[in-house]
Amino acid sequence: MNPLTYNVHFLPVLKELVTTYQTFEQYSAGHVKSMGLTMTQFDVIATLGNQPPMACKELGNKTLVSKGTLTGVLERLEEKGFVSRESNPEDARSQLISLTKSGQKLFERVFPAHMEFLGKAFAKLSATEIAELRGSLAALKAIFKLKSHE
Amino acid sequence: MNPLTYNVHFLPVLKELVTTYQTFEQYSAGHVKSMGLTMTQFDVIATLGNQPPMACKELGNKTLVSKGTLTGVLERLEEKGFVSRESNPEDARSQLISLTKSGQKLFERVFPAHMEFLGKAFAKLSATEIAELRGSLAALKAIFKLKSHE
DNA sequence: TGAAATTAGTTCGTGTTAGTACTAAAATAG
DNA sequence: CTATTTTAGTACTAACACGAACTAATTTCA
Repeated sequence: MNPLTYNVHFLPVLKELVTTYQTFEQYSAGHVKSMGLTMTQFDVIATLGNQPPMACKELGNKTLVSKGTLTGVLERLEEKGFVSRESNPEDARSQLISLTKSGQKLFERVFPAHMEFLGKAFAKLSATEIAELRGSLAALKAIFKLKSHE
Repeated sequence: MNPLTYNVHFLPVLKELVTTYQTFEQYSAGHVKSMGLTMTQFDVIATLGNQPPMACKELGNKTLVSKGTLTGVLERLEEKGFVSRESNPEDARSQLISLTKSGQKLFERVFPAHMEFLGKAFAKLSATEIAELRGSLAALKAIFKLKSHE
């Protein structure tokens, strides 16, 4: 069958999804980088901020970063003195990660600044548009989660 | 000011954007990988397929892959015998990239298969939903492109 | 024409990502 | 209580990804 006979009406949406995501990433990462962090590092700092110490696994779940990646990210953040690890008295396999004083100061500096930065962009959208977007995206996500292709 | 006083009503949408994108990536990458390619490699093969030879720069623009990354990706695809580079007679700085016979066969095998795979997921959405999504995403992308934060 | 600025592609450094194999500790099943 | 299985995190590999510095070729322009 000729490839071009396929109905690819969905390709524009996919392209839009990808470019929208990338555009957001660039917008967000540019600001985060200007504060000396990568997006992943920011995610970790933001997740640890104002929270009790947590295990790697929990941190990984909340940030959507895999445990393998997390090892390296935490290594670099620890080197810079932003996070510390202590052994978990309740489970010798795991560690509890938390922000150091320096990490806490960093959090207080970059988190609200970044929220404000993002908020300025979203000021261009109405609450209705935001709600619609959320619903549309959830519907789109759902079609990739179902095993619809069997 | 306390960080928590910020209005972060937009965070759920952002999270939805990120998770939707990631879910799509996983869905798509899983299938592409089962055919022996990474997503980036598939992008390159798909872009070169049924097209006249093109320069690195054009390929980079169409695939949203930066030129630095492209060097390595093309290297690996050339090693595997899927693409070839010939010097551009019109501009000695650039090369013309094209699929080899083997690359063309690969394209014919994986491209329609992947379109069909994606199409099966999208069968769950109506044309109306798809159109709405496209519009919503475009609106979201726009707020990150405007220099709205100055 | 000839110097200066631009452009195409490579190289390099740092960091992220997925995946697999590995170690040690903990939970569980018999 | 011990053998099996599961779990937490690390080690390692391959492939991106981005940016900056670099080289060579081409334009631009004075």
